[in-house]
Amino acid sequence: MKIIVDRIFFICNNQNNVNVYVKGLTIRMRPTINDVAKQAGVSTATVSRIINKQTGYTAETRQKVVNIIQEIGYKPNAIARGLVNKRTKTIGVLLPSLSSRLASALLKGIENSAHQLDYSVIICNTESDGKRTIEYLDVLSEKQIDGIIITSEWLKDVYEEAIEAMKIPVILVLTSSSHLQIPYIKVDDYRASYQATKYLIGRGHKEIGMISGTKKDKLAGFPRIKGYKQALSDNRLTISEDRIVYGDFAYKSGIRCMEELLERSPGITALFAASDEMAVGALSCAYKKGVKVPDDLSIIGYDDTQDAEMAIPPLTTVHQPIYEMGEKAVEMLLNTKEAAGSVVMPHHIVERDSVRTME
Amino acid sequence: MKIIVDRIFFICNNQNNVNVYVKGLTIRMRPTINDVAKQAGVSTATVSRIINKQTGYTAETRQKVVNIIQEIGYKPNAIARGLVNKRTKTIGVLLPSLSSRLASALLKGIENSAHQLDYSVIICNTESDGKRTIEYLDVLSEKQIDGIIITSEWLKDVYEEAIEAMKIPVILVLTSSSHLQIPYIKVDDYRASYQATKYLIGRGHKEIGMISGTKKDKLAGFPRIKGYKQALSDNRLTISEDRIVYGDFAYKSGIRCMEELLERSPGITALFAASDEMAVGALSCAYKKGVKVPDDLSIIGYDDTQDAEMAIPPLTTVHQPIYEMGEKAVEMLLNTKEAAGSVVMPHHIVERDSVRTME
DNA sequence: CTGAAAGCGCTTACAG
DNA sequence: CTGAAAGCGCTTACAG
Repeated sequence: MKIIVDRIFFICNNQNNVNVYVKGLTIRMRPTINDVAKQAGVSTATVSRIINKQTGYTAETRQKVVNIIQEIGYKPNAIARGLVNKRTKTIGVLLPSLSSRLASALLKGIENSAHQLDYSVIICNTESDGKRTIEYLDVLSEKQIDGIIITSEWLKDVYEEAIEAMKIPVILVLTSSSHLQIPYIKVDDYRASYQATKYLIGRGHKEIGMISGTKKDKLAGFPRIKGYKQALSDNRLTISEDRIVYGDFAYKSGIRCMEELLERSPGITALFAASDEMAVGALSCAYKKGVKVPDDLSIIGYDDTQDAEMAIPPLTTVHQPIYEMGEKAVEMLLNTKEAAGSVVMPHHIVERDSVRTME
Repeated sequence: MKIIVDRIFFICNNQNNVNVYVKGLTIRMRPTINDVAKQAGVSTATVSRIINKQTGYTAETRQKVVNIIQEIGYKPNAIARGLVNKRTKTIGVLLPSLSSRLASALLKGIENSAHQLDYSVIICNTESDGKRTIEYLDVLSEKQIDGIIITSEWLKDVYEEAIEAMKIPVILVLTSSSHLQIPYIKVDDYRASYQATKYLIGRGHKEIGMISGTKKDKLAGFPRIKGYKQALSDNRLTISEDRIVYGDFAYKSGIRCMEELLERSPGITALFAASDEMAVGALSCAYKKGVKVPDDLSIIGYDDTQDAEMAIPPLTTVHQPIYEMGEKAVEMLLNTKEAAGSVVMPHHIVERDSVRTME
């Protein structure tokens, strides 16, 4: 092949490989550390030291090298670097969904913290699918990432095996592990929902329903139901399975649950929803059926995502510090000084306009 | 097991998957292609061929090697592979925000499509910050990613320079470039907002306000204002700057804009908001002030994110195929067969309950 | 202060 | 069908 060009910037051979730099042509290969070294008349070792801000060179050589780097627009190849350093400055995040505001807030916290620490984050949307999750775990492992954050989802045994096999630091957020001692970050779901229910009781409500998440969910599901029931029984109020209805934390299931609840237990005056999204679904359903919130029915949510703020009426809810949990997860994951312990974050109730006080 | 060693370096080939290299402390290293080759009694070249499903080995050697791989739990190192292949099977996505449902939907489409094509995606939350954007561009470049998707944000000149310098395929989503010929995917913002306004006019509205995005925004801002004005003038309706108010596409600005509008132009009967989030902000404000939607005021949004569906009342809005745009962006980015051209996706109006017909 | 050389874990002509 | 060897672009003892 013959190419005729009008202006050649410079040509340099590294090993048996020729880089030609021409203006207006796309055959430009990226300059390597070799190119820099050759142009500067030093060894790659010296260039490397300078790039990595180590010691062992005069101010003069430094200047010379820095100039060349500027001139030819050299950027270190992180892949080559990663191969020798065995660190990729990249972490992976597993999320069961990308659609919820919960996921967004978490991701935002994670991404922000990672960026500050000079790490990149790879997202993996598992859709709660087992096969897909394992695929992601494999890919992340092969890509030699420095750590994994797994969020919101209960760890199946196969996941735990895979995690153990890959020997990579893992932090759990909004979930925890049964067999493995993996550090987690979450709130006390049992206490939080106990308090949410108690809040309703404190406002004079005696007939309280619940829109729960998945019943089998060992974290966001079961403990929240337990807290709700305990609060009821501690206050000698009726616990009825008829008043508990099961969704999947998402908006649409909130609508469906509300319909069911309105039909099965029309007597309730208040409602605890295990996620803001489901609470908003309940709100939509109530709006459609002409049930006024909070006049006819009080609703308290869970999470305090932006959904709660944006709801009409604005939703009283249990605040989880989601963004902060994301940030903290990264810090814990990347802190090599000390072994990470688990942390239970504080929660509190945010009062807005969806709960009324009964006379 | 107890090992006490100082600086001895020994290798123990467990029959299970682990080589134990000890040097003062215990580090478990992953098996490499070398370990596989040695155990199987073949060369690394052969193992490589087998892993990559090339030709050049007997069924017998294949079986032998595959067995060893299973046995010691070998997984190829994608970093080493990337170094020689010059492909990392990773793409980067730049988003100005991670908080909106628009961003979530886009990201979901991108991630899903990428996963299907066996690519990973690194997320970069620029927060519309120039310095931060350049940092991300640098990192992505150094990490040798195979392509970049830039979303929602107008490209500053410095970005374009950086992009051009890195010689990496780029696709734009919901935005486009002024100087460079970078392929983009978007809807026709001018026509879409023309139609949204015309929809309102068709419902009998004559006094129509607008909550716009950033005025200077050359894409989601200016063209949408232009479409709104053109529809008005084509129907001989009053255009008044008093009826246009400027937000930033986010919820809170929607509230603020609505307050302003209600004060400045109380006469309007309908409102076009340049994003669903701002429309929901307007809804919240209206709710607070006792303005009934759609009875007192009709509202049409833009985007058709889940916000529109979840709103009370459900929001009539302009549908952008956001998820699909994300998917398509990845396909275009990774399609090496043909040079990607830009594509303008179809939009349409989704009728819900926030617009009433005037008698 | 500086450079030659080995090595990170792969792939790929090339030769047999 | 198979392996020796070079090389991808770096970093890091080691020696001077």
